[in-house]
Amino acid sequence: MRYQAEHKIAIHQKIVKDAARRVRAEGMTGTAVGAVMRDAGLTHGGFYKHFRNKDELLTESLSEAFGQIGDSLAQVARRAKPGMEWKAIVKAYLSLEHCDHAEWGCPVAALGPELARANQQSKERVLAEVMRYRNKLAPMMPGRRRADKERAFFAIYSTMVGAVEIARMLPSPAMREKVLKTARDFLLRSF
Amino acid sequence: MRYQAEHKIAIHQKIVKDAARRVRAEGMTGTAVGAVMRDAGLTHGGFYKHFRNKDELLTESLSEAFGQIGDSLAQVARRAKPGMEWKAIVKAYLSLEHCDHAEWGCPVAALGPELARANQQSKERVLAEVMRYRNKLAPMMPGRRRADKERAFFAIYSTMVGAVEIARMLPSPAMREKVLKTARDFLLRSF
DNA sequence: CCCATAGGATGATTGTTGTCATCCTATGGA
DNA sequence: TCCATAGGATGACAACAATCATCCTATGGG
Repeated sequence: MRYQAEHKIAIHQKIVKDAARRVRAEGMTGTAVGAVMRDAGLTHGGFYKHFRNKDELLTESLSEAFGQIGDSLAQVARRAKPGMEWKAIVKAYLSLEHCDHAEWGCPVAALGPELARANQQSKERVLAEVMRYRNKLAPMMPGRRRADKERAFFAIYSTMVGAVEIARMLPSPAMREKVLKTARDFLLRSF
Repeated sequence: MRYQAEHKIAIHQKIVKDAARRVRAEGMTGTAVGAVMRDAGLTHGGFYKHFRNKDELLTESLSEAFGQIGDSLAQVARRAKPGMEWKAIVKAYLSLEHCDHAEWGCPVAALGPELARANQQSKERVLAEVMRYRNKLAPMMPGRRRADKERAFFAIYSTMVGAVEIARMLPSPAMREKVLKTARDFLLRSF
C-alpha cells in the first residue's frame, strides 16, 4: 500500500462517526451521502471507495451510535454509588442535555420509526445491536435474577425512549423538562 | 359553484385521510405527494387545487391522525368497566394489533423523531394536537386530582410510545409481543 | 341546448440525491 | 529520481420529487 495502512481506516472511521452524528440529527432518509462526505472534509464521489452503498454506511453508523451511548451510559453507571447504577442511567437518559442533543444520543429515540420501517434483513442487524445494548446495561438494572433485570431493562427503556421522544416534539425547554421530570419521578419510584 | 359544494370538500377529506395513513406508514419525508394523490384516485398535478403545498397537507393529516386514535382510544375507554378505563387504553395501545399497524395507529409512535426535527412553527401546531389528545384521555387516567391524572397520562403515554417503538424494530412477532407484554405488566402494576 | 367555470389532467421545470466512470495526484518503493 | 498505484476529486447520469403553467372537460345555470 502506498499510503500508511492506517490512513484509509482512519478516514473510514471518521466518515462513520460523522454519519452517526448526522443520521441522528436528520434521520436516515434525511441524511445525504454528500453531506456526510463534506463533514469529513471530502467530496461525494470518493464515497464509493469506502462503502458499497449508502445502506452499508447506515449500518456501520448505527452500530457506532449504539456503541457510543451504550458505553456512555455504562460509564455513568460505573461512576454511581453501588445500588444506584440504574438510577444514574435514568437520570442521564432523561436529562434535558440528552433530550436537546439527539445527534449524540440514543439511536432508538432518534430513529425508532425509521428503523421500524426497515426491511427484514436490516431489522436482524438492528436486533443484534439492541441485544448488545441490553446485555451491556441489563446488569445495572434493578432486580435479583438475570431475567428480572432484563424485564426491568425493557420496561425502563421503553419509558425513557417514549419520554425523550415526546419531550423532543415540544417547543419550549420548560415543557420538555416537565415531561422528562414526570418520567424520571415515575421510574425512580417504581422499582 | 358548478359542482356540488360538498364535492371538493369530500375529495379534500379523502386526500387527507389517505395521507394520514401513508404518512404513518412511510414517514413524512418518505411520503410523496404523487403517491397520496394516486391513493385518492387522482393525479399529482391537481394537488395544488387543494393545498398550498406539501406542508399544509402534512399538517392536516397529522391533525386527522391524532383525531383518529384519540377518538378510538376514548371509545375503548368508554366500553370499559368503571375504574378500568385507563387499563383498557393501555391494553389497546400495547396490543400486537396496534404495533403491527402503524398506518392506523398513534402518530407519535409512528413519527416522533420526525416531528422532533420540525421547525418551531410546526412544533407549536404539534403541541396543540398533543394537548387536545391529552385533554381527551387524561380524564380516564388513574389519580384523584386533574394534575395527578395529567402526570399519569404522560408517564403512561411515555412508556406506551417507547414500548411500541422498540417492539416495531424487532423482526419477529413473538419478540414484539414480549416487549409489549413487559410494558403492559409494568404499567398495570404501577398504579 | 349552450357556455362560463372550476376541478382535475398533462407535461415541463427545477432541485436533490445515489451512483458511477473517469481523471488527478501524492506517495513511497525501486 | 522516476513511476505504478490507490485514495480522492470531477463531472455526468438517472431517478425521483415538489411545484406550477397550461390545457381539458364535466357541470348546471341561463
